Amino acid sequence: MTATPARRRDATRTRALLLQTARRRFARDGYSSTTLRDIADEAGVNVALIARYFESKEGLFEACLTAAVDEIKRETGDAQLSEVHLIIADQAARIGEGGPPSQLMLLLRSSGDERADEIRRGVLRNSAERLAAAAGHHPGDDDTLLRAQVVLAASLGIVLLRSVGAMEPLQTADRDTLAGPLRDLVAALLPARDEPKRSRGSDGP
Amino acid sequence: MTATPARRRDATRTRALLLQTARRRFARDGYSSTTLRDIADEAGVNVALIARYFESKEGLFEACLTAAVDEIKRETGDAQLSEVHLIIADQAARIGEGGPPSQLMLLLRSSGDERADEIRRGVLRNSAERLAAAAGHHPGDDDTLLRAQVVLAASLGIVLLRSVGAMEPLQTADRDTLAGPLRDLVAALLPARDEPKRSRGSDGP
Amino acid sequence: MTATPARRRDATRTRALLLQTARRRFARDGYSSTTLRDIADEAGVNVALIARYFESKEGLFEACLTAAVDEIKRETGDAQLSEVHLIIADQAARIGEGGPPSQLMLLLRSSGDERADEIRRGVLRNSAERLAAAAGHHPGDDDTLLRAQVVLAASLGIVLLRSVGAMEPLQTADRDTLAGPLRDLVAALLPARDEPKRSRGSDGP
Amino acid sequence: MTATPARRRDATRTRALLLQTARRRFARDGYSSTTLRDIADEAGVNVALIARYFESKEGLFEACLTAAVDEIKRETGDAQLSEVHLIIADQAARIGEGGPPSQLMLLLRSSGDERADEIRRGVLRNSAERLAAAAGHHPGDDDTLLRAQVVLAASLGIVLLRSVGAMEPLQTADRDTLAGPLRDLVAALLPARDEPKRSRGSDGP
DNA sequence: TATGAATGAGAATTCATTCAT
DNA sequence: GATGAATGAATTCTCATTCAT
Repeated sequence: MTATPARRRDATRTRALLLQTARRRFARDGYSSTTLRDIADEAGVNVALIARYFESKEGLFEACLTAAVDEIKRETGDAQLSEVHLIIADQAARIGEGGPPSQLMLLLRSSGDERADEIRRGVLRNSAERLAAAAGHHPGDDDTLLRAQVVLAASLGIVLLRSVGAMEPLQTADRDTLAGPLRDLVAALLPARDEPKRSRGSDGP
Repeated sequence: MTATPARRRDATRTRALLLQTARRRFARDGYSSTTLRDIADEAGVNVALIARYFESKEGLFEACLTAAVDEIKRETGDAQLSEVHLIIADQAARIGEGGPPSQLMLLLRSSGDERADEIRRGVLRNSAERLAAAAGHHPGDDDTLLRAQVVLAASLGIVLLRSVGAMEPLQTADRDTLAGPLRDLVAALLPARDEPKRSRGSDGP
Repeated sequence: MTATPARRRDATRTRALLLQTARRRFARDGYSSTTLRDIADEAGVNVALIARYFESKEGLFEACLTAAVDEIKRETGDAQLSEVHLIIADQAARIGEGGPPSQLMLLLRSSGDERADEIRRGVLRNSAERLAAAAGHHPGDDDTLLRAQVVLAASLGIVLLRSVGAMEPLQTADRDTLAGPLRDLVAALLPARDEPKRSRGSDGP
Repeated sequence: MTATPARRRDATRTRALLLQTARRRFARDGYSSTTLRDIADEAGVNVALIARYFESKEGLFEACLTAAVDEIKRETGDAQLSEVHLIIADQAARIGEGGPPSQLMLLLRSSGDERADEIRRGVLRNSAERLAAAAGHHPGDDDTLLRAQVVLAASLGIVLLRSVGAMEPLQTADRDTLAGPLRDLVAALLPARDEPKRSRGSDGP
C-alpha cells in the first residue's frame, strides 16, 4: 500500500481483483456455469494466473466462499434480535439490476467440492445458531433453533427470488418496504426473550 | 402383448423414465452440473434417446419444468389460506436423505434457456398471486402481494436449506414439527381475510 | 405393373422411390452431407428400409451411381460428333432452380467407397473414349483422346458451375444459348474426322 | 531466441500449419468428409487449437477459402488473354499423384456456411469477369461473358477430373501437353480483341 | 510476475445401423 | 413388407489445466 502509482505486476492486487470478479460471477451464474476464462477476461488478466493464485477452480471457489463468509460475519457480528429484520432487508435490497449479487447466494451454490460444501454448511449452521442465541436459545431448545432456521431460510429465499428476477413488487422493493413484512416475520417466529413465547406481535421499543 | 412382464421397447415408458430421472438430477445438481450421460446411464438407456424424445438438453429441461409445474398445480390447486402452512410443511417434509429432491428446486434452477426461464418466472409469479388471492388480495394492494411473495420465498428457502443438508433440526423435522413455525409465519404475514388488515402487531408509536 | 390401384407395401415401388430420392439428394448435396434420414423422410418411408433394400449407405450410393450411369448411357448412346455440343447443352440446361440436379453431378461426388469410386472412374473414362471415337480416335492417338477428355471436363465444369449457382448469364442460359459456345468448343478441340485436324471452325453439315 | 532450431510454441507457425493442412484436406475430400481431428492429427497439433485460431470448422473453412482466393489472385493478377491457356495448364499440371490438390477445388466445395459460399461465388464471378475483360468484354455484351464463363468452367472441369484421378492421358499430361488443347479452346471461345468478334472459327493458318 | 501456447478430458449432438414387433 | 425403438460410434466444441517463455 505504498504510494506507487502506475503499478503493474502487483501480486496481491491481481489476486484481489480475481477474487472479487470470481465472487460476482459465481454468485450470479453459479459454479458450473462460470468459466475461468470468463473470470480472467473480466478481471483483465491471464487465465493461468488463477492456477497460480488459487490452485484450481475449486480452490478459487473456496476462497470466494471464505471471503463471503468473513464479510457476512463482519456485517452481522453483533446483531440484536430487534434489528435482524433490518439486516435481512438490507441484504435483500442490495440485489438489483445493476448491483452486485448478494454474497448470500454463494452459500446456496454447490461446487461439488466437498471441502467447500462443508464450509458452506458450517456457515449456514452457525448463522442460524447466532440468530437463535439472540432469541434466547438455550441448549436443548430445539423449537427456537428450528424457528431461527426458518427465519434464515426465509432470508435466503427472498434473496434467491430477487436474484431470479421478474417478481414484482418483491423484485424492486426497497429496504424500508421489505422491513415491514420481515419485522412481522421475525417477530412471529422469534419472540423477544423476556416476553412470553406465544405473544407474537408486540416487538416494542 | 402379454400382461407386460419384462417389457422392453416401450417408447412412452422410456420417455417417462428419462423424464423422471432428469427431474431428479436437475433438481438435485442443477442444470449445468448434470450431464445427459448421467441421466441416460441412471435411466439405463442410451444417451441418443434423449435427443430422440426431447430434442436437446434444453428441451429436456423444459419438459422437466413443465412436468413439475403441472404437479405443483395439481397438488396446490384449491388451497385455502388456513392450510397453506400445511402444504408448505408437506412439501418440505418430503425432502429427506434418500427421497427425491423437491420439484420446487427446479423453479430455482436456471438453464440459461430463455424459454424455460420464462416458464419458471411465470410459475413463481402465479404461485404468489394465488397465495395473495387466498389472503384477500385485491388489485392495487401491493402490500399483500409482497407479503405473499415473502411467504413463497420462505417456503422455497426451507426447501432449499433442507436440500443443502446438514442443518438440524430443520433437516429432519417432520411435517407436524414444521407446521408450527409455518403457521405462525403465514399468520403473521397473511392474516385471515375477515380480520382487520392493519392489526398486525403494533408497528410503532 | 398390374392394374392394382391403391397399393401399399409394394417392395419394388418403395425401392424405386428411395432410389430416386437418393439420387436427387446425393447429386445436390454430396455424399457425406446427405443423411439417410433425410432421404427416407423425403421419400416418406422408414429409414430401416434403406438397409433392407440397399444394405448400407454406400450400397445406396452405388445403386444411385449405377442408375445414373445407365441413364447417361441410354441418352448419349449413339451420339454423333456433330451433336455432341447439343447433348452437353441439354444436360447443362436441365439444371435450374426447381429442376432435378443433373446426374452428371453424381459422377463428381466421392463417397469414399472404393467400389463406387471405381464405377465412377470407369464411366468417366468410357465417356471420354466414346467421344474420342466419334472424333475418329484410333489406338495410340493420345492427342485426340486428351482433347476428348478436355471436352468432357468442360461439360462437367459447366454443369458444376450451374449447380453452384449465381453466375450469370451462365446460370440461366437456355439450351440454345449454351449451344453456341459449346459448338465452337467442340469444333476447336475435336475437328470432324474427314477434315484436316487444324482446320477448326466449319462444323457445317 | 536461437536461430530457430527445433522451435515449438510458435503461434503463427502453428496457425499456418493448420491452415495449410486444412486447405489440402478440404480441397481433396470436401468439407463434410473432412474431420477436424483429421486435420489436427495430420498437422501434429491438438484439435482444440483449431477452435483457438479459427473459432469453428466453418471459420477454418472460410480462412482456407480466403487464403486460396488470395493465392489465385496473386498468381493470375495481370494475365493477358494470350497466356490464359498457359495459366490454366499450369494450375492443372500441378495436380498429380503426390502433390497438393489445386486450390481451385476449394471453390467448388460447399460448406453449407452461407458466408463462405458467398465468398466462393464472388470469386468465381470475378474470375470470369476478368477473363471476359481481357477478351474485350464491355457492359451488356453477355455473349462474351458467357464464353468466358465457359472457359472458366472448362478449367475447373480439368482440375476436377485430374483430382478424381485415373483418366489417362489427362491425368499425367504435363503443362506443355495441356497447353495445346487449351490454347485452341481459349482461342475458339475468346478471340483476341483486335479481331472482328464474329470471325471465330477461321483463325487462319 | 505474467502471458500465451498447447493439451486432454469430457460435453452435447448427429447418424448409420441393428433389433423387435 | 414395414415401422419405430434403441444403440454405439463418431464429430464438433468447450474448458480446466499445464507448459514454455
